[in-house]
Order: sequence, then C-alpha cells, then structure tokens
Amino acid sequence: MSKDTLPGLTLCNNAALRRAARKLGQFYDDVMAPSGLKATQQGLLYQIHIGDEPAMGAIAASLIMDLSALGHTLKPLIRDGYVETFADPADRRIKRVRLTPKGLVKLDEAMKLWQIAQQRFEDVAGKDKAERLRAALDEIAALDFDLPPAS
Amino acid sequence: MSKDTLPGLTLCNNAALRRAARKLGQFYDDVMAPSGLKATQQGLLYQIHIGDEPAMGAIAASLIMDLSALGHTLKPLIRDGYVETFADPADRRIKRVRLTPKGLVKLDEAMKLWQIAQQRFEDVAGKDKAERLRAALDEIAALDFDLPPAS
DNA sequence: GCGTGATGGTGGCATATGCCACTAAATGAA
DNA sequence: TTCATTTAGTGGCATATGCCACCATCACGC
Repeated sequence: MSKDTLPGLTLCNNAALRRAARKLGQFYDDVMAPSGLKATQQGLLYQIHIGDEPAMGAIAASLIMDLSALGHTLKPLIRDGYVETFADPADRRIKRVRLTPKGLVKLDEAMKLWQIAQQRFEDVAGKDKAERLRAALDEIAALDFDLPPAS
Repeated sequence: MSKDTLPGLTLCNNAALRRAARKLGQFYDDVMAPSGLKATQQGLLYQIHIGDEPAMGAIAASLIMDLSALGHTLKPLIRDGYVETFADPADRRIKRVRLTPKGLVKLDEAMKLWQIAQQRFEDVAGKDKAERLRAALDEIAALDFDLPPAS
C-alpha cells in the first residue's frame, strides 16, 4: 500500500474512541475546573456515592478499570479528604469506600457543573444523538472479545 | 433526589466514553502486546508515517492532543529509536518528526497485529455498527463547544 | 534594525491507567 | 487441622494526558 493511499486514523475504532475521549474530556474538565475536580474524579465520587459503601473491586468492575489503577486514582481523593476507606468486617481482604461529609458537599458542587457540561454537550450534539452514542458505548463496554474455547 | 433513584453513570456522555475507551484500549493493547507497542503508540507511529514529516503541532492537532502531551508520549518512541525529530530549516521553532527505518519496521509489525484486533472487533461488534460508531466519534471530535461570543 | 507580540516547543508537576510481583486473608480439599 | 489455591489490594514502574511557566524564534510595525 503506497503512502498516498493510506487511510487516516479515523479507520481505527480504538484511535477514534481515544480521540473523541480527549476532546470530550477536555470539555468536561474545563467546565468542572471551578470545582477543582477533574471529570474523572467527579465520576468516581459519583460512583462511590451511588454504591452502598462499595468494595474497591466492585467499583473497578463497574468502571471497567484495573483495580490498581482505581487505587492510584483514589489516592488524591483520600488525601484531599473527600473519600475514606475501611476494611469489611466480614472479610478483611475487602476494602470498602465511602464519601466523607466533605466529599459529599464537593460532589454536590461538582454535579452542578457536570449538569452544565452535560446540557451543553446535548445542546451541541443533539439529545437523540447523545443518547444513541451512550447506548453504543455501553454496548462496547459490554462486549466479550474472548475467543471461544478451542474445545 | 434520593440515592435509590440516582441514575447510573451511563448517563454521563464523558464517563461512558472513557469507560468504553478503557475496555477497547485493553483489548487492542492485549492484541498488540507481542509487538511491544501500546495501541496508542502504534496510532502515533501511524500518524507520523502518513504525514509528510509532520510538525509536532500538526500531529497534536490531528490527534486533538495537547502539544506537551504529545512531546511526552513521543519520548519513549525516540528513546527506543523508532522516531527522530529535526528542526525545520525554514522555521527553527518548528520541530518535525519522522520514523526511523527501525520505526518503519516496527510499525509494519504492529499494523499486522492491529488488523487482527480491528477485525476481531468488527466481527464481535458488527461491521456496520463499528462504522457508525466511528462516524459518531468523529463527529464528537469535530464539535465546537465554545459559547457564541456575547456580542 | 528594534522592540513587541504571536507561535512552537520544553520541562515540571499532577492525574489517569495498566501490568506485574507480592502480601494478607479466606476457602476448600486432604 | 494443614496446606494449596483463590481472591482482594498494594507498591513500584511505565505510559498517557493536561496545565502552566518559560524559552527561542519569527513576523510586523515603526
């Protein structure tokens, strides 16, 4: 294939996804900046909030995130006093996570900004299109790429 | 809004996008692992390859990536001898980037793996759906979220 | 030719994510 | 009970990304 006829990176599903994620991330982060939280942090606080003192593994699974990555991401939030952890009394391997009162206040503040970003996105992209997009993304998240066992 | 009725994070366009990006990134990275490149690196090498000794700023713009982020990402590729940079003779502020012969060989190797990942994704997700997804993602990447000037 | 401001990159710092090796704790089989 | 196995997290290391302050260059008006 000659260089002149090579397709753009738009052809790669993964590259297109990352590119869009950078774009959208920059926008959401911008809008959320006044809260001092990144959009990822707001999402994480929210995920913790809607869970019932979720275990780290459960959060990681929901977010399709590596467990250790979650641990790292949690650190600044713990350092800043938004989140605290405690061992599950029934199984001391399990570490559960919850918001502190300060974290709850911060989440409220961040959610107001999130709504602005979300609204603006839907205004610009179209509500229907946004909904279909989220559905498509959720489908991807649910896919199973494992090759069937060679049995 | 009571905690019980709070919507899942599926409602946030940005969160859904990142979640899907993690999922797909893990899959592509997995398949590309034998080459020693991450999918992001393969994408970057490819972008450099299809450009005509592109300037850093031009690459960053294509990928909707921060210029400094691009600089960071490029470092391991330069260190490993896949990429080299040189100042534009006509404007010494501009730094251009190109693949080394070694980088070209590595890109070839990585592209073969990429095709496997891409093919498998399209088999699992459906070719039409993948195409529509990429189109939607490109649209997002092209959106303009700026508020119109208050003039 | 001399500022002066715009342009293109770098470096430092911080978060986002992932993999791997390792530890602690629970589970289950012998 | 005892020991091998599995499960849940941690810490270290590496890449991915972004923001900001700063430096070098260029373009322009005078």
